[in-house]
Amino acid sequence: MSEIESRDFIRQIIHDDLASGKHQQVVTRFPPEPNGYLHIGHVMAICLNFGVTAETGGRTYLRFDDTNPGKEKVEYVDAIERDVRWLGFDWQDRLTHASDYFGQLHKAAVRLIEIDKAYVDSLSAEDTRTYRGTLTEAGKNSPYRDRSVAENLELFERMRNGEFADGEMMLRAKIDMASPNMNLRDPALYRIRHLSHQHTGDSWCIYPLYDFAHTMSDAFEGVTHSLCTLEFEDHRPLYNWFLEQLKPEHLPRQIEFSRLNLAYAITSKRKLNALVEEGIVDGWDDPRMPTISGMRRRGYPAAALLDFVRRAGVTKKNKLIEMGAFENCLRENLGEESPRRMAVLRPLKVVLSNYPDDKVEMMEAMNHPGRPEMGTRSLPFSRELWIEQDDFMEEAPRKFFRLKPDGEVRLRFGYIIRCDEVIKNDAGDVVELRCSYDPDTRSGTGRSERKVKGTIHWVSSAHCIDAEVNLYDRLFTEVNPNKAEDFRAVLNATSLETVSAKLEPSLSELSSGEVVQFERLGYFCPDSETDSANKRIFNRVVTLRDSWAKLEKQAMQQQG
RNA sequence: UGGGGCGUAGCCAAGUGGUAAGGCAUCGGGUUUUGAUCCCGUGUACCGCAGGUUCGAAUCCUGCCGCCCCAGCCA
Repeated sequence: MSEIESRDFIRQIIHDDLASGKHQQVVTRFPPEPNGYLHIGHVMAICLNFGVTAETGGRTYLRFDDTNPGKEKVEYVDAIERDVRWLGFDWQDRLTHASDYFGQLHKAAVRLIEIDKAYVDSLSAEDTRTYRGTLTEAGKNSPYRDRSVAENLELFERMRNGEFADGEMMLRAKIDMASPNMNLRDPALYRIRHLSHQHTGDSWCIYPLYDFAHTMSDAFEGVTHSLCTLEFEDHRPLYNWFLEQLKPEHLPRQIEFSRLNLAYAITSKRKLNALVEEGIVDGWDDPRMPTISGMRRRGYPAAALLDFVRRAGVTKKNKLIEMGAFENCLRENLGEESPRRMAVLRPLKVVLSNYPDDKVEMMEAMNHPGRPEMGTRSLPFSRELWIEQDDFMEEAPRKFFRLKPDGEVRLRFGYIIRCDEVIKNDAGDVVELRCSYDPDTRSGTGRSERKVKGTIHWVSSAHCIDAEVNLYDRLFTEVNPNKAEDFRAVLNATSLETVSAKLEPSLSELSSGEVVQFERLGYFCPDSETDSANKRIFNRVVTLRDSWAKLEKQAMQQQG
């Protein structure tokens, strides 16, 4: 199978490099900046980097790209490690930081000065910008560009010693201010930041910038294939320039692939951070967030995420993947793995007028219709029950085969009941149904061949437990909120609805981290943050596919 | 109007000169005590457009169009 399966273009390159003997072993790295939490887009990068080495017997580094102390925090470092591990990847002893190489990076920078390929500039930030030119006009050389090597060496040393204020000096590569590629117009290599760093403390007051630090870190670690996203494509000439000038022992190759965008979701750390900071969501791990920690709390299985990115593929085309594709992976995984349970989200009282007041029967229920080895459990059945409000309609359309006045329906794992009377309150709302049950139709007895079209779920009001259930929906109303002028304007006002539900008794024992299917409703799990023994709080992971809802929607649209 | 990318069905995606895989979605149908699952079946994709090379092109060449990225001492 895997021999027939086609490789994506990156795996093809790697395969060729191994086959040709260019490399004996593949080395990759996943290099997040610890300035936020990882999201669904990162899952793809993680799977790719760790995946190609797992497949070929190579090694992968988890390297924190921590070159900007102003934005990075240990909180993020910890979250990133937790998330990568949760996805199932193991970096073993290869946990590194760009900051581990600050010493070597400094030496490399000195080397660049020595070969006259870098200089200390004294231009202000503003002047640097004007000197850079525009997309269509060449930039011009800084007046400090021709300082002597000796002077540059001395100035750089003084930068390092903290003799200058932030922004007063910077080290720049000496390339070409007229290059059509902006990245080659004497990019900054080192800037002054009198800031303590989350990993190196106060050892440094000068910090290298991304292009320089990243390229050389790749080289230092012997990375063979440096996989990154498309926006770094025109950084590649600079990446290669560093390698040509400094001639490290190992020469990594940068290859770019496109980001994975999910419909109705945002994948920008800046915007995700704004959602958190502005209190629009509960935190980075809010179950509505497309962050790995949010998805974990929501109840998404790691295996489903992995499956999703695998199906999405690795290419260079910008993609915006439909929610449905993602939900399909979730349902496929959960449908197979999750035990079934009974729960009523919006309870409607049902009284079985011909059922003895004090009688309680135990009904045997399968834990998984497709997997008998998962066993059964007993559900208490009694005179007063809760059913779903949606499962009753006073004026039902033809194809509605749930409960309606004088209609019959099967109670899952129970009896067939008939609706005899509808009781309403003063406002006219249906508050109770008086029904009668058919004793010959008890589930599993086969005493009656009678069949009814519909089957609905229920719980016994005397035995069920109360719970709060969070029903989540997409956070945004636009397919691509990344494009919106202001993402705050396209927030879905009803992305969270909390209901008071009734659960079958066995659910009092469900432990955190377990996902079950509430029959006919969807997949649910205890919320890892707020659920407690005293008060059960569940999250809805994803609904079941619902062809009835689809029919209703179509009918609505036809009516206008 | 500088540079770098990308363009195969609604969304992903194979295909690397020999006459368009697959997945998701859609739409039919079957099974079903979850309107779930499962099982069958279902797509004229003018392979962005226009020329050209070739016996033959999604694949090669030329021109055009559309979309994305780049002017942080962010990554």
